[in-house]
Amino acid sequence: MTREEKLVKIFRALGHPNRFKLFAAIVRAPSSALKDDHSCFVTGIMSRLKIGAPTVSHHLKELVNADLVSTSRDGKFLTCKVNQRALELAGAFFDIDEGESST
Amino acid sequence: MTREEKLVKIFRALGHPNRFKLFAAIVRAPSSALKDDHSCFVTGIMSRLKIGAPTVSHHLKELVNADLVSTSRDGKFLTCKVNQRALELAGAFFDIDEGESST
DNA sequence: CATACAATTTGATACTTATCAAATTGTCGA
DNA sequence: TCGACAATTTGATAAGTATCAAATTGTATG
Repeated sequence: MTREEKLVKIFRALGHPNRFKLFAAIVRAPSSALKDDHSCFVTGIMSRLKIGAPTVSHHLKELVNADLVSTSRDGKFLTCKVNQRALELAGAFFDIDEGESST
Repeated sequence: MTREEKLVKIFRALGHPNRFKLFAAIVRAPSSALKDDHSCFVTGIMSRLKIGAPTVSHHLKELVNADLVSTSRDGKFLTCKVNQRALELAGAFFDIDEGESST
């Protein structure tokens, strides 16, 4: 998969309000907190975003597919981790030389 | 419009292959070159991306709507300029502290 | 003014996808 | 093993959107 394809996938994944919120929640939450909250995980997100479990599951899969997060089972629950590499890839895309297209 | 809404719009705009390519073309091309190319503009992009003028127009509007680029007429043609502010906003989103969600 | 050409708008169509309800799978503890 | 609960899959539907052809608008130039 080309760099371009990866970027498009990442952006498409983040280009939906609920998926963005889901991702933001994963970024913010220290994985430990997720458990203490007993908002761990699809269930917890569900109530906050007001969408059903299947939808959360689906969105989560998109985030994983875009390689933005990775998941692992922890008993009955899921643990999500942000993929730093994807952040770097996406971040780098926006580091564009100022002079390149202005004036 | 909240920061979050702006970001979602930006990402959605870039989350489509043709729109991504369109944006990339605008970023790359010094506005002058666009003219020398006589690939200036919707027409020129059209042939490169192999999509019709109405579609380019539509995608361009999305980029403008996401505040990623701004356009201005130059005679019969359009000139597109990347909006640096949007790049900064989006770039900042990916600057996330490493320790925040790992281990 | 009339012609040519660039861009946009409109209207229609096909494709994609967000969402949910219902059924299923996986995991733990009694 | 059974009951409870978390997550996923499936199937259906509704909402959104990418695309084009045809018609329209805007601009320069003969």
